[in-house]
Amino acid sequence: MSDLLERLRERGWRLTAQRRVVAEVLNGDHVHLTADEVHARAADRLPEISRATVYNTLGELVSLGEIIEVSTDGRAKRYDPNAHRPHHHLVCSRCGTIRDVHPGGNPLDDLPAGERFGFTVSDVEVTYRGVCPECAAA
Amino acid sequence: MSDLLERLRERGWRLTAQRRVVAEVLNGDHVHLTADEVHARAADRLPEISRATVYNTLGELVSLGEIIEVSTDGRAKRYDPNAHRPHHHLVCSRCGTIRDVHPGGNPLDDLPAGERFGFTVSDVEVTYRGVCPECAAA
DNA sequence: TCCTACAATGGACTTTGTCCAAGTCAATAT
DNA sequence: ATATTGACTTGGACAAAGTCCATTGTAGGA
Ligand SMILES: [Mn+2]
Ligand SMILES: [Mn+2]
Ligand SMILES: [Zn+2]
Ligand SMILES: [Zn+2]
Repeated sequence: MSDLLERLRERGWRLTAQRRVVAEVLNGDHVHLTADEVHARAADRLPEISRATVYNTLGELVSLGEIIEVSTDGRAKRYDPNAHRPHHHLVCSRCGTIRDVHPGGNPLDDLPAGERFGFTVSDVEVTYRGVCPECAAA
Repeated sequence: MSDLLERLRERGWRLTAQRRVVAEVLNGDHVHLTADEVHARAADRLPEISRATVYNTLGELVSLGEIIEVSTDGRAKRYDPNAHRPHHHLVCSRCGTIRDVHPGGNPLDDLPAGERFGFTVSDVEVTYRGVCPECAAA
């Protein structure tokens, strides 16, 4: 959504050149970039931007609920700008490609009270794993 | 299950003192330890065991399908000896406590073909998040 | 234009994990 | 019981991902 910057301004977010380029890099709903990938793309537009600033900015956007942190591979976390429509992920075990998926049903309904151990369960994260068509062909 | 060592021997696994203590530490189905936690507990019994050996051994046990790697927090991976009964995890967002859960239904059934993008989907991992009773009380 | 609270910087530091050359040892054969 | 040997272990160097902080810069209001 290109009104991300708009929303941030409305929230009183101090708008700097660095924050602007990070937000621009994250524009588009179908990217799942690591912090270093965000930094690299941001540095194309603003070469002097630091890694620390990218980490800070990503952390703030997560706190604001504008992006979501996903860790599908136990390595670097990825940052997902598709925070508006709830969804899950389908990951290729070979190449790591990530796709957004919107399964039917609500997995929360599958967790009976007896299996909740007194937790107040608020969220569920589902990761489907498999092999993508490209990797299957190769 | 305490026949882990038994099964490993049957598979022709070369049994060393180091591998034995790692397997013993992982004994019991309800632990979800990080590699460093495994190392610390193993070192209680065998002080000279090295980090590299713990990592090697955990990696082998994962390959053998005797334990499962889980990364619920995007930080250190945890090693789960409950590889026999398929299950998912319920994680406290405050303290990180992890519980095994066995939800009803199969989430794979909730992912229609139109949402599979040509992937051959073989596995699904579900993480429920919430607040545990202890953290809620505090 | 000036001020100042907030933001950016870069480098040190931490955590988590991998890799390797050299030494050690479990299991087998004699 | 001993020798043999390929597999295992070790410690330390290295790497990737992320955090922290003192210093410097600046966005936005007065
Ligand atoms: Mn996504
Ligand atoms: Mn478990
Ligand atoms: Zn693939
Ligand atoms: Zn808790």
